[in-house]
Amino acid sequence: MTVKPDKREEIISAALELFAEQGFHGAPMALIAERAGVGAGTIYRYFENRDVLIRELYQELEETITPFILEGYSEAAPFRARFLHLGTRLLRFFIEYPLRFRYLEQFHNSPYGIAHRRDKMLGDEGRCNVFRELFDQGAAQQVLKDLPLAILFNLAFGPLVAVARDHVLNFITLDEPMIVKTIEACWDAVKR
Amino acid sequence: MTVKPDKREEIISAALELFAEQGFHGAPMALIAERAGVGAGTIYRYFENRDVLIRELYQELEETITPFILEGYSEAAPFRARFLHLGTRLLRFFIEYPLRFRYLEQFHNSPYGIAHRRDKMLGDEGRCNVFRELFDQGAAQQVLKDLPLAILFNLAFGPLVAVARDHVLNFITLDEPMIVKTIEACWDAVKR
DNA sequence: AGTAAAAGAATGAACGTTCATTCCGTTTGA
DNA sequence: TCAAACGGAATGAACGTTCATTCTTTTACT
Repeated sequence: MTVKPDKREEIISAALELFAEQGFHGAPMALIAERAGVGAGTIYRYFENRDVLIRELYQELEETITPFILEGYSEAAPFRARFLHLGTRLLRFFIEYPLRFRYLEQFHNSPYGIAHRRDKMLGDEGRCNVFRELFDQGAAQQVLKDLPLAILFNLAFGPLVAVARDHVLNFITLDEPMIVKTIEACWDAVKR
Repeated sequence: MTVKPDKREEIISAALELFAEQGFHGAPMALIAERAGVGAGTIYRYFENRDVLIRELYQELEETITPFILEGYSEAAPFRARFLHLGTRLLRFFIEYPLRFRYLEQFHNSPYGIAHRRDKMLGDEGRCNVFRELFDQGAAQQVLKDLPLAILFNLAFGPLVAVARDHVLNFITLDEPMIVKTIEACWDAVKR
């Protein structure tokens, strides 16, 4: 017998592909099952229902981001350098894992994402503590513009996500220098 | 007899509300009909099918934007002033017409929007000629960073849309000075 | 003007399809 | 041999669309 073909993993991965490529609409459970090489009923042994599958997939993806962007990160580096590091890493993550990026996008622009966002806001401490910490510190040191945190976030991440989307959809092609220049431009937007 | 209650208009407006508030998912034709005060079959006298309704609604909304942001616009003003004018007007449009904004968002983040975008790209001249012209000119005069047009667009509009979304979803509250500061920050991102 | 006929608009019940979920017979592994 | 895991047909709910029928407006005729 070959290595156990972990069914849960197969399902997650099939769901990621299909949701990312076709949207939530274009990915009925039967198709996910087929792509995962699994009976339709089997999915329900691992996920209570469709919604749970969608949300658990989101959780798993979100958790892969932080370790990725933190690679090579130094708390000791100057503020600007840290900003640029996290920004470029994040953009590279999106580009390197286009399916995950597309999925995260789908999720965020859906009732799931909005509910999720609202919950996160209420539980005052947002996730992505890395960014949160960085921005808090930047505000304290007055290296960032005097704007609400939420707006600073959007100034930094809005373009980043937009650019990643255009790249992933093949509307533009980002190379390494362009990534850096883009993040530097984001820095110009937030720096005082 | 009261004024004729133009059915097409009723349908368009009910569809806008429902799609904006509930997403494409949460707005079955029967509900749109009910909200419009119209029989289910009547919708099909005005729109060939659901897809056509969704696309025609988009067209109508898109066409209301340009006149709005052009109000008070002077071709003669300095470049930076023109950028700030268009940016703040656009952000104000989103805030003033939250349903339209939500709908446009839904549309863009759906297969409709992506197809639409691709078409626009192929027909090389993008819409929003106002912005296109401005940015072309800015690139020529070297007041903008040396980056592809598409990236400059995203640097300017990415945060704008993100901030509008957060406002419309009540995650933040934008007042007039904050709008201006936000657009000025976008300017810092694109200016050379 | 008044009325009958024709045209056009509107309706909503019914249809066919799609899809998430369930159910039950079969397989697998201990 | 038994229980857990699995598969996929069956089920029922939801939905877009159709169409026979009803209601409203316009036209034609005396």
